[in-house]
Amino acid sequence: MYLALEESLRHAVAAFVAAHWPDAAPEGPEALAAALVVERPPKAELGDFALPLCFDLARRLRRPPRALAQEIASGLALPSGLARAEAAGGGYLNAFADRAWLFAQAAAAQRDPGLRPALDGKAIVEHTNINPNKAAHIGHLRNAVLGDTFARLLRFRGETVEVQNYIDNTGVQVADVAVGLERLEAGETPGALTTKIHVYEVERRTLADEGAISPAPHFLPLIPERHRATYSFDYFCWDLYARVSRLYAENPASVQWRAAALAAIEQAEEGRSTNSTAEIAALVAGAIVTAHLRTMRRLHIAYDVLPRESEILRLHFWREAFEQMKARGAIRLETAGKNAGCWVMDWRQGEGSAAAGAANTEPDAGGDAGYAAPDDAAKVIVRSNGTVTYVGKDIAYQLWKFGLLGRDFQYRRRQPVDGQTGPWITTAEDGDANHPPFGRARWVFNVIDTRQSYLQEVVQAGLRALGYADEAGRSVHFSYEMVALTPRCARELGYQLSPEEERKSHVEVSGRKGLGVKADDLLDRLLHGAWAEVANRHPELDGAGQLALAGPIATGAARYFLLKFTRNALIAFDFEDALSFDGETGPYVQYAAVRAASILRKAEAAGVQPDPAAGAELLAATDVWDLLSLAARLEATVHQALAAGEPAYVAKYAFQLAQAFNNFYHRRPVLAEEDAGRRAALLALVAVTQRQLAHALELLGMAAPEIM
RNA sequence: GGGCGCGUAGCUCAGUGGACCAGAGCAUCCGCCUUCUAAGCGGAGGGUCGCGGGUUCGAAUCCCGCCGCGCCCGCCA
Repeated sequence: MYLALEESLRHAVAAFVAAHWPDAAPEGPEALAAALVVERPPKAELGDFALPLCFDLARRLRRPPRALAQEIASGLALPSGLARAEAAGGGYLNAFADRAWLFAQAAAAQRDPGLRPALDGKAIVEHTNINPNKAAHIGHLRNAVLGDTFARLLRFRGETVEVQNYIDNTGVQVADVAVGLERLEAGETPGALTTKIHVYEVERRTLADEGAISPAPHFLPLIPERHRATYSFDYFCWDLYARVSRLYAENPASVQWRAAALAAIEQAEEGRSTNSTAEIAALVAGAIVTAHLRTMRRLHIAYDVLPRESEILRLHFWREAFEQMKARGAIRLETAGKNAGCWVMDWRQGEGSAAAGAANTEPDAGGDAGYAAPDDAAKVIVRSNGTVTYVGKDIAYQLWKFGLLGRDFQYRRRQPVDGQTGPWITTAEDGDANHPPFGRARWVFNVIDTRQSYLQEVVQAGLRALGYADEAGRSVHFSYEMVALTPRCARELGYQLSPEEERKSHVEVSGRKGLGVKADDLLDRLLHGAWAEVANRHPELDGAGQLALAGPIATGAARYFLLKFTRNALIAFDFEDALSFDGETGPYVQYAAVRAASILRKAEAAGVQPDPAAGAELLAATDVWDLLSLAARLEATVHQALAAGEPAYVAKYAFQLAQAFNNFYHRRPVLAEEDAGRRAALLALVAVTQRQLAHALELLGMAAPEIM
C-alpha cells in the first residue's frame, strides 16, 4: 500500500503548494508531485512518510522551513489511507498512515496499486550464457540467479519479459573439448560418444530412481565418491577441458589441433562439409546444454528461448549486420598502421582522443609489457583475414534482439528435460511455424559480469554508429562482480596455490585450470546438510519424505546466498558461509514462513477465523505495527529494487520481514490469546505476513514450505 | 597510461537523494525449549565509516586530491 499512499500524498502536497504559493511551484502541481522526495522517518513514532520539501521552499519563499511545514500539515486535504500530517524536526513534513485502514487493505489481500509497469514494451533479459563445454560453476550460478530474479521482479511489476539463454555452441571452448575427446580419449568417434552420453544419462536416471527422489535430478550424496567422476557428462567434460588446456601449455604444437577443430566446425556450420569433429562438437554442446538446463531447474530457473551461435552463422546474421555497418559508415577499412586491412569502428569520438593521443606520443619505454598499451579509439570489427570478431557478432545479435537486423531464426521445441517441456531453441530450417514471437524487444537487459563492461560499451557504440541511439540507450548492461574463491576454499578443492595467491583475499575461478566449485556440488552439499537437519526433526518420515523437505531448503539456501550481496560486491566464496542455515540465510526466511503456516493450520483446525476488525488497539504496539508496516511494503521494495537494479533489496526485505515475524512470534502467542477479537486480529496479521513472505520468496525463486 | 569498481565492527556485508544512519549476520560471552517447530528469541562486548581537504546548520553518504586493493583496455572468445 505504501507506494499508492506515497503517490496520493505527493499529489496532495503538490496541489497545496501550487495553490498557496504558485510562485514557488512554477512547474505546476503535476511536475511538482513527480519531483517531490519522500523519505522514511528514522523511527516509526515519527510517521511513515517524511517530505523534506520545506527546506527547499524556505529558500524560495524566504520563510523558516518549520513554519511552512506546519502550514502545509494543518491545511492539507488528507487522502484516504492517511491519518494525519505534522511538522517534524527542523522542517520535515511527516505523514502517518491510517493503521486500521492499512490492516484492512492488507487482510483483504489488496495488492499495492502503486506498482505499475514502467517499460513501454517487451523486455529481453538474457542470462546464464554458459559455454556448453563443461559443468556450470558458482560464478554461472550467480549470473543465472541474478537474471532470473530480475526477470521475476519485472514480471511482478507487470512487464512483458522474454528470458533468453545464449548458447555459444561453435566457439573455441567447445572445440577444445572436441579436441580432448578425439586426441586424449583415444578412438572417440561420434558413435562412441553418443553411447557414452547415453550411458551417463541412463546411469543418472538409475541413480535417481534408486534414491527415490524424482523431483531432485542429481543426488550425489547417495553416490559413492569413486563413482562421481563418471556420474555426469558435464563433470567428465570439466576435467577433460582442464586436461586439454594443460596439453596446450605443455605441448604448444598441439594448439594447432584447436585451430583445425574450429575450422572443421565452421565448415560444417556453413554447409561446406560434414566431419566427425563437428559432429562430436554438436553432441558435446547438446548434452552439456541439457546438463545445464537440469542444473538450473534445481534452482527454479527456466528460459523462453535458447538462441544459438550455430544459427547465427548459418543464417548469416553477421553478413547482414556487416552490410548495414558499411552502408551507414559505422565502420571503415583501415589502410595503414597496425590495423591495416581490418574493418574498424571509431567510437567515443572526442572523448578518449585526447588521452589516447597523449599516450601515443609517450612510448612505454621502461614499462612492463603486462598491460595493453592505450589505443586510439578504433576497435577492430573484422580482422584482416576477413573473419569477424566477437564484438562484431555481438552487435549483430543485439540488432536482432531489437528487431533491427531484418532477419530472424526459425524455432523448434527442445527435447524435454526430466519430463519437463523443453524451451524453444533456434534452428536454421524446418522450424515450428507456431512458435511465439521472439526478439523485437523494446528493452534489452544483458546480465554479464563486470569484466565485460568494455565490450558491452562497444556494442552500444555500434548501435549508435548505426543510427540506433534510442536502442543503444535501452541496451542495459546488468553487470555484477565475479564470484571468486577464498584461498582456503581453493585449497580445499585440491588446488596448489602460488605464494602470491596465498596472500590474496581471493583467487579467480578458472575453467581452464579446472578450478571452481561446480554448481551441482554446492547444491548437493546443501542438500546433504538440509537432509541431516530434516532427519533430526522428522524421524517419523522415510528417506524420500525427508528429501522432499530438504530439496527446497537447499535451493533456498543457494539462491539466498547469491542474492544477498549487492551486484558490486565481489563474492569470495567459502563453503563455511555458503552452507550455513543460521542467521541471514534462505532457510531462516523459509522457517519464518513455516511458523506462520503452522499457526494458520492449527487455527483452521480449531475453527479460529482471522479478522482484522479488532486490531486497532493492537496496532499501537511497536512489534505489531513494525510487522504490519513491513508486510505492506513488499511492492514498495520491489519498486526500489527495480529502480536500482538490485535484487538484493528484495532478499534483504524478506529477511527483515522474517526477523520482524520471529520477534512477533516470541512475544505474541497467537492461539493462546484469550480475547477472541484480539486473537482473530493477531491471526489476520499472521495471515498477511505469511502471504507477503510467500510472495517475497516466490520473487526470489524460493519455495515457501509448509513444514521443515 | 586510461576506464570501471571497491575500502564501514575480529570475519562477511547493508546503509536505495543529508533527521538517533553508525547497522545486520557470523564468530565470542551470558540467558531462554512441559506453552503456535530453538533452522528461533533476548542480552553483552566490539567501529577515528582508508587518509586529507572542501561544500553545508548538518557528510559513511555530495565535490576535489591522495593511499591501498580488484577487474578491464587483443586482428582471444
